[in-house]
Amino acid sequence: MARPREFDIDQAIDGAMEIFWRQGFKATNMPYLLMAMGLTRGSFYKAFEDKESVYFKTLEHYDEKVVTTTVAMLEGCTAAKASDCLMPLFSQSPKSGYGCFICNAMVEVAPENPKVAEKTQDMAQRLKTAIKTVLDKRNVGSSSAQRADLADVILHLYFGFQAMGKSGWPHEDWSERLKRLLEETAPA
Amino acid sequence: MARPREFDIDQAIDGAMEIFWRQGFKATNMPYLLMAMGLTRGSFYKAFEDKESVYFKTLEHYDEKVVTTTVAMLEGCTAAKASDCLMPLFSQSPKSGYGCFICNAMVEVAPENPKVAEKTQDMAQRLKTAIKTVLDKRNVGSSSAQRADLADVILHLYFGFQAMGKSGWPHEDWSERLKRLLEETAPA
DNA sequence: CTCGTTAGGAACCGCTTGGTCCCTAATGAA
DNA sequence: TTCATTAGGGACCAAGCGGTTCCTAACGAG
Repeated sequence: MARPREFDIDQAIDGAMEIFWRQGFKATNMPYLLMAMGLTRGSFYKAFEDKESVYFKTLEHYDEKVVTTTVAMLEGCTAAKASDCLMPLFSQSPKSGYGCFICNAMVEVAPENPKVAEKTQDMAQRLKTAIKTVLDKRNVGSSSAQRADLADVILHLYFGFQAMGKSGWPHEDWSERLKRLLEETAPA
Repeated sequence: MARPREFDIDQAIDGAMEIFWRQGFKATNMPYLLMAMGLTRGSFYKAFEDKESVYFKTLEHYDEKVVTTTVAMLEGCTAAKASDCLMPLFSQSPKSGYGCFICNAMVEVAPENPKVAEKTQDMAQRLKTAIKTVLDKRNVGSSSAQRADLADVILHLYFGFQAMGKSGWPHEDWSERLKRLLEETAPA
């Protein structure tokens, strides 16, 4: 046929995700993006449509790589206490300082890009569902409706935690807070 | 002396705040900014240093105009239930869709601008203090430490609420959630 | 009225932006 | 070996960026 591609698409997207995640969409210009992806303009525009479409692909990549993993981690958690399963959401990740890509995308890009808005909401929804599963399995609270409500509250806390973290707001220890929220310890 | 200024500085900053708040820093270019402020390039650079310094001034303006008002509203609230005082934080404001300027700034600008990071944290801190005052006055929970913790949780919920709102995440009714959080109704 | 001073505003600046073009290199099928 | 096809990569592009310059207009002090 013809000359084969010299780079791995998935690996390039991974590099793009890294820099979009860290810097946001507008702050990442083509030179930076190309460097992060490890390719030159020619290869980029041969393989992809444009900067915006790659941004969306990085969201999908984040979904497959991070969200799916997190959901699996939550749903597969065997700890007795729900708070122990949910704590990882409130500790600094290895990518700490980046914040959460979903949160960044929601604030920076979603308002002017319906596809991104939909995608971020979809990912958030899946996280919420996973959180609810954690609560359901352990029979937290008194009803499914209450657990759904609680899952939504925890989801909002998570995004608040991520948003505030980007300004350097000091990370408290959230384990006690979660326990209290889930009524796993008697409120003193 | 000399020719007097034809526009009102504070009013111009107010227009700038409006557009920075709605669109963010990078997405707002000079033509848009000038239109929002109601002046031309010449007047702009006579009166202000540059785009970035005006952005910071809009943060200060937001502080004086919105944060201060909100803090006063919280601290002056006479309702018996804390949740009734805090509910306004979780309803759509007239500027709904803009999100919260502090949250936007934390996510978009703070990571690469220490002055902005500090300013946003300061405003968040003042909101937190006001929330704690609301809780203290009504003796929510069992200790000052617990109320401080709860105030921080509510603050995080608020930012999560604002961040997610920017993607169009549907606004639930938060009054019941707040009541539950503050243990104003017996957990069923 | 005169004149020094400052605001207003348009033209202009160098630079960066995202994206295209086009030539060359590398490949596999015939 | 030949050749059609596609990747790689640098040069190039128009448009937009934030910011400056400079001329004119409008004022107030004298």
